[in-house]
Amino acid sequence: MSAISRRGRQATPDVRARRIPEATIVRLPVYQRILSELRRAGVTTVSSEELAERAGVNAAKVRKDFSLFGSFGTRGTGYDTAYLAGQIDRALGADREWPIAIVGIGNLGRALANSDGFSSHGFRVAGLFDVDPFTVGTRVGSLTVRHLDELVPLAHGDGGAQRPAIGVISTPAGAAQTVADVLVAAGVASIVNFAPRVLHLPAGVLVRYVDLSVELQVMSFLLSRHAGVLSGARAPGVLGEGELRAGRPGS
Amino acid sequence: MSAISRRGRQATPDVRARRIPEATIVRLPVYQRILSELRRAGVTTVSSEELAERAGVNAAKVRKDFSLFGSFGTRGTGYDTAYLAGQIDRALGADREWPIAIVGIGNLGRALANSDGFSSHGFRVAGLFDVDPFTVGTRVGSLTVRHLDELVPLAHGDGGAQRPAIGVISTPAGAAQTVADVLVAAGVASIVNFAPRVLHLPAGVLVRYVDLSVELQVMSFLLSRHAGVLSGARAPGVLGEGELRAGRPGS
DNA sequence: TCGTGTGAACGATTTCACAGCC
DNA sequence: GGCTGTGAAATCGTTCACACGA
Repeated sequence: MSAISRRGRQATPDVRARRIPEATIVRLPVYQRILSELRRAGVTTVSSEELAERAGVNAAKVRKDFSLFGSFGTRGTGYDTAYLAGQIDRALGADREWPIAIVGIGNLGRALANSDGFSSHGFRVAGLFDVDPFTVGTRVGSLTVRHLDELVPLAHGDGGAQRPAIGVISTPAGAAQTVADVLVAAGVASIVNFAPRVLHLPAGVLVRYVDLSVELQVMSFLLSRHAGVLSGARAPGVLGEGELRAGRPGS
Repeated sequence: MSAISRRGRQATPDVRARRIPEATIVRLPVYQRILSELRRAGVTTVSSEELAERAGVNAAKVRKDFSLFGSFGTRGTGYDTAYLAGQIDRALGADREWPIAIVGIGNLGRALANSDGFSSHGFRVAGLFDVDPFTVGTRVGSLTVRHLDELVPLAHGDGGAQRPAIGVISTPAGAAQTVADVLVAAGVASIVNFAPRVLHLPAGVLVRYVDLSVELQVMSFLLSRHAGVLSGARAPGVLGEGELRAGRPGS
C-alpha cells in the first residue's frame, strides 16, 4: 500500500513516470493534426484557448493534457507550435519507426494501407497479407500482397528483423481469431482489430479494437431518444440541448 | 435547481427517462454481438458472469449496464438471451429503420457500404454519393453511385421521404467540411465522420467521429512506454501488467 | 497583462458488497 | 444456492479558479 506499490499512485512528480489517462492519449492525435495545419499556415504560437476551439474541447482540458507530459508552454504567450508538435510526437512514440502488417486486404485493408494515418507519425505499412488466391500477388501501393502462411517464417527469419511491431486485422469477423493466432505465433505482441470480434489472446499481447459501426449505433440510440422526446415525455438522453457535439473530438 | 430543471438529475425512478452513460451505450453493441452468437449456438440463458467473460469486462458492469434500462434478468438464473437481445435492440433504436447515405466512395466507403454493421440493426444503406466522374455511375452492391449534387434535391423532394437519417462521410480530410455543409443543406442532422477533421456545424446537428488511426497511435504510445520500461526506470503506463486487454471491448 | 500550470471541487463511471428473489 | 439489481464507496476524468511567471 506504499506510494509506489499501488499502481497509478506516484510519489515523485517526475513527469516521465506519470500515469496518463487514456482519454488524454486519444486527444493527442487531434491536437497534433491541428498543430500541423497551423504550422503549414506559418503560425508559430498558439494559446490553449485557440487550440481548444479548433479541437472542439475546452481550454482547461488542453492545458491539463499537456501538463501531464511537462511544461511546454510560455505563460503570457502560449505554446510554440513546432516545439509542442515535437513533444506530442515524442509522447505518442511517433519519433520511432513502427512497421505495420495488415492482414485482410479487402476494401477496408486497402483503405488502411493507402491512408495517411498508416504512413505517418512513425507508422510504415511493411506487409500486406491475405489468404484469397485472387488477392495474393496483387499490388497495393508499392507492396505485393503475400499469403498469410508467409507471415510466421518471415517474422522469425533474419533474427526477427522483418517482424512487424503491430498487426492490423481487417478480415471478416469469422477469420479474426485465427489471424490473431497467426500474428501471435509470428511474435507480434500488439494487435489492432477492425473485425467485430473480441479476441482471446495470451496475457502480454496488447489489443485495441476499432468497430466501424459503433458510432452509427450510438447515433441511432441518440436519435431514438430524440424521437421519444418529440413524441412523448421529456427524457434526458446522453446529451442535453446545447452541447450536441459528441463523438471523439468534442470533449 | 429543481429535480427536473437540472439536466441529468432525475426525481423519478422511471427507467425510460434515466440518463444513460455514453460508456454504457458503446458496450451495448458488444453485448448484442455476443448474444447473437450464443443464440445461434442454441443457448437460451446466460449469466452476467458468462457474458462479462466473453465481452472482456466485469460482471458488475454488465449488470449495471442492463439495470439502467430495466430489470431484464431472473435472479438465480441469469438473462434470457432472446429477450435480452430484443431489449438491447430497442434501447439502441435498432427496432426502427435508419436510412444511411455514404458520401465518398473510395475503398473506405465501399468497405462501409458492404459491411454487415451498416446493413443490420436497423441500418440500411440508402444512397452512395461521390464527385469523381469515374466513380459516379458505378455500382456498389445493389446501388448506383450518384453525384453529390443530387443529394440536396433528392432530400427535399417527395416531402423529404428520401432524406437519409444519418450521413456518413468517408472522403479525404480535405473534402469533409464541404460534404458536411452539403449534408446539412440536405437537412441531414446526424453525421458520422470518418475523415480526420473536426467539423464546424450549426447547433443541433449531431456529429460522431471515427478516426481509423487513433488506436494505432494509442498502440505506439503504449509500446513506447513499454520500451521505456524495458530500458530504464519503471513507468506505469496507461495500463499495469495483468490487464493488458485495452481498447473498446475490455472495459 | 496575459495565459500557463495546477490544486481543489465537481461530475461521471466503475467496482464493491450485499439484500432480495427465484 | 445462485445470480440479479442496486445503493454506497472508490476511482477516474473534467472543469474551476487562481497563483505564478513571462
